[in-house]
Amino acid sequence: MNIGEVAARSGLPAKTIRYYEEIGLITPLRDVNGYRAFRESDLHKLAFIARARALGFTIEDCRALLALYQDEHRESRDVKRLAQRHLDKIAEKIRTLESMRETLSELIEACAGDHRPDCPILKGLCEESGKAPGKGVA
Amino acid sequence: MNIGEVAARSGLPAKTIRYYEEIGLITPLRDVNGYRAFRESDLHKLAFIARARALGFTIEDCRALLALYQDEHRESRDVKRLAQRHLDKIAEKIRTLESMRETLSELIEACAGDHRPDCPILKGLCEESGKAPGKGVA
DNA sequence: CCTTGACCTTCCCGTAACTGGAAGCCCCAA
DNA sequence: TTGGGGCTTCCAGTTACGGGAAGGTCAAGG
Repeated sequence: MNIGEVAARSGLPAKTIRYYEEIGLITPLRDVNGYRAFRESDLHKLAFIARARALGFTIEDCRALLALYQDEHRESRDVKRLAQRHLDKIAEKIRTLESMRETLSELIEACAGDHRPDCPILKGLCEESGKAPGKGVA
Repeated sequence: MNIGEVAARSGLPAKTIRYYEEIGLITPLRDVNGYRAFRESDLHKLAFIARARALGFTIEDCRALLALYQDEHRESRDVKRLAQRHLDKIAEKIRTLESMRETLSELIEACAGDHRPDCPILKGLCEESGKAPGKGVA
């Protein structure tokens, strides 16, 4: 399988697949002409990674998950811990974003949004100090 | 005012303030010794930016907001539009994250999390294809 | 007067996870 | 043989900074 087919079948851009090889997530073989020669197992791994990424796991998480996945003697406890930590981070991001949404929608609601220069949003950015949503969502 | 004081009073790290100067958000004067000499107006701008950042606005949004803020003839409509677009993005990120949270917590719930290798989380990453939360939260 | 330590300066590298683009092979079909 | 698409590598850029090195400056203490 060449990279184009793998890209089509995994849903990942070829660029991304090359990147995953570069950082050692996969190790496709090579044809004599230098083209990457993907096995079914490579495709399978890529699909695994794609789904993990879609759940928001970082690349390093994916690497760990992949290692666990391939380890016959893994303990599901380790997988669960990793996933739980990730879930916690997601929950915190949601909280941060909801705090932003709250503040922002109040400001927007208060703004006439017409041709006049008077604007509660800008005023809010000037004076407000009550709400501190934290460090952003990264 | 030197950068240390401005950092203390604005809550922004000195590094960040230098960065904001580098990208042209502020333009502090310079003392003869080469130290940045901040005016009250610089501090004010930095505080403005800090609050906008805390609401999740990008640096470029901040630049635009600052320009609107300093424009006597702005129309609040323009501010509101910018804020509304940002709010929409936030709402979408929240949706994405909630979808991830949902899927992830189902998988976690189903996982025994003990010493055995059997793990629904890994299985989910292998097979699942029903839920596609989109492009991540970026 | 000299030293010490806290500031300040610039400069460069690293982050996460790619994406875009350039320059150049390779392969197949007309 | 020529054209077009696919493949290769390498380099640069993205966002918003943070870390750290090398070195100038300033005020206080001995």
